[in-house]
Amino acid sequence: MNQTQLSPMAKIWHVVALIPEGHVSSYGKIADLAGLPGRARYVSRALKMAPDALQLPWHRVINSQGKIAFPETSPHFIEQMQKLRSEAIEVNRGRVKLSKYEWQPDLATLVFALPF
DNA sequence: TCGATGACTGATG
DNA sequence: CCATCAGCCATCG
Repeated sequence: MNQTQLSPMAKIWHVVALIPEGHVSSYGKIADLAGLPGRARYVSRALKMAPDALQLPWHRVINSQGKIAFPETSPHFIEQMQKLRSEAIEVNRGRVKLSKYEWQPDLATLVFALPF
């Protein structure tokens, strides 16, 4: 159909929406999957701009070191940690064990789930 | 156009 | 494992 190109930001939202409950991914990885390599920082911006109505699982996105990106003192940090724990993800000092929780998307799933 | 900024990263010590 | 640092890149004033 004559669908104009999805904005880079929309692509990021689509990918984030696919992260399964109980799993996490990183800014850089989301950028890659969205076809925007090297734009990890843009992913953080896209999440900040995302409309609440989208109900994105933003809390499942952490940095490449497996840590929550917000400072430990911020309300955001607390909220993200609680949301992660609420889906059985262990978080210690803002850190998540990637070897145990990192999302491993398979190509087939992505190809059929993403509109681009 | 320039410099600062940030929910980032990978390399390095 | 932690801290630092240069590189990164869209956005903003």
